[in-house]
Amino acid sequence: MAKEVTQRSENYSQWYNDLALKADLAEQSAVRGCMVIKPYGYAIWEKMQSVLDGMFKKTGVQNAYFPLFIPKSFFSREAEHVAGFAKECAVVTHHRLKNDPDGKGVIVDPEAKLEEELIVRPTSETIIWSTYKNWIKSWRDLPVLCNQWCNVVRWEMRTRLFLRTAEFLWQEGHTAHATAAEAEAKAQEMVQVYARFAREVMALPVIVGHKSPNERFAGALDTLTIEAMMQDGKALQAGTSHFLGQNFAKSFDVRFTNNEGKEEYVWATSWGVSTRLMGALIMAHGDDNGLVLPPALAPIQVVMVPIYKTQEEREAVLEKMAQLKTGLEALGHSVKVDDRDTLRPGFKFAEWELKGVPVRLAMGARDLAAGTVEVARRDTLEKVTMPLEGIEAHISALLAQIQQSIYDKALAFRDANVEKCDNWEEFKTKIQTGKFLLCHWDGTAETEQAIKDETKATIRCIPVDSYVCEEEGVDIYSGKPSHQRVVFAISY
RNA sequence: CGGGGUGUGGCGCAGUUGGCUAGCGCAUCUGCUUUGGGAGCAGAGGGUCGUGUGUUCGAGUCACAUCACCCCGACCA
Repeated sequence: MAKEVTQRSENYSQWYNDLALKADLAEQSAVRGCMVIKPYGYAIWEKMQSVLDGMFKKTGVQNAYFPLFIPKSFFSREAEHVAGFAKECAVVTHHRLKNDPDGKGVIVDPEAKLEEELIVRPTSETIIWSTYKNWIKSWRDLPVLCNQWCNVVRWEMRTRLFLRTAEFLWQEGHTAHATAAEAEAKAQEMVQVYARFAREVMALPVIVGHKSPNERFAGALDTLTIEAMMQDGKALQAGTSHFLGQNFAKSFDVRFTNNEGKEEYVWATSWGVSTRLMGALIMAHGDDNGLVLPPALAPIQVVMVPIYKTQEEREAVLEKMAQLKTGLEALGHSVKVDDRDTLRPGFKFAEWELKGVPVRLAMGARDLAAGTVEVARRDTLEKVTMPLEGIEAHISALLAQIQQSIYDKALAFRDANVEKCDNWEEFKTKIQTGKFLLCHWDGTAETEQAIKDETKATIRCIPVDSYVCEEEGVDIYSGKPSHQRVVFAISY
């Protein structure tokens, strides 16, 4: 079942890619590095969006929308931030096409050159902060808590479905606060929102922690992250929340008058998750039969497959299923009756498994006579024939159980692959086998870089909730004193 | 941009040292039988071999050029 997914190999990449395609989530588009998210994949993303959006709103955040295009000059203001982004951007230079004078087709009209180039947003800090400048005058205007759901473009050299595409969908929250403490608290709060979403909705165990200065977001004073382990043991950064200090406020001159009449720069945070979460979902839970969706995110939670030989049987089974569907929907579940007449049951079983539907019900003449139904769960592939009596409540409970069970399985897998390591030679070997290693680190960028150069492993985070390990020791590489262990892993 | 690889029906591939009408699997279409784990049989349709030039009696096969895509690096949610 869990295939050779424990080994990091080209096979795993292949498995991942095939699954994303076969489960009908997405496909490569005609444009290099871009992706088409197909209806089934998008339905899962929509579900993620709606749950996250609800969680954001409970923290007082509101949605807004800022432009796709950002004048080039805006990027000149925040040097450090720009150093981290400016390189791989799409740039708009013209605003008109015209017919090719000597041929068919169209060309860019050279007359229509823009005076100032526009950058397709790789992230929206610059345009948002130049807008916030106008919104914020007084301490009474604070905090400003906005989020936007949008697409961004980063002209990546190498791309992978969902994990890294040239254009991707995400949400980015940007907040402005009167004090450093308040902004820091917001950054903490939002990373915890992400952690809760990952654990409770995606059934994805994550480690919450700080990024090392090297791995921080360009322009941030502190970056908080949730790090997840995929089934090949590699780490995936699933979400980040940044405390930006006053860097952006100073660059974009966003000042306010405090309640003592003094002018100050505001304090900022930003935080985001992207369609990369879709990749996490596939790689954390999928198996050889396909996708395994946690019920909380499944567009279809229960699928029913009728089995019949004659038209009379078909109608009888479908009628029973329609009743069952109504009952389940009354309990708030999404249900599909697969009444396609041209496909055989075995084909449908395989197809819905591939798509990760948590619960499958099969019913045929035999069941009709006996008053039973076959209940199959996707996560364990178990099948049980049960009486129809009270089946709705049972399925409700089963869905909750599956949600928990998927999380527990992923958690057990991760815990089995996190180890303390104090020996450099051992580190070099073990890190390649797909482990998270808890190691002492002397806190210097030099050591971190040296380890990365030798092994490709990076500090995923300095944990703050699980795996916190504050103890004295010596750095695994440099031998210098260290006060805590950090998480090392090879990452996506 | 550096290193490696691949381009042959919709998809995945085979095609030997150049040789005759370019094959196979999946998918598609038709018919019959099937239907509790991706159906079976019979039949049918569909490709000029990425592109260009050259070598040759003859090129999918050889040479040169070119384009596209993929993988490994640099970049990254």
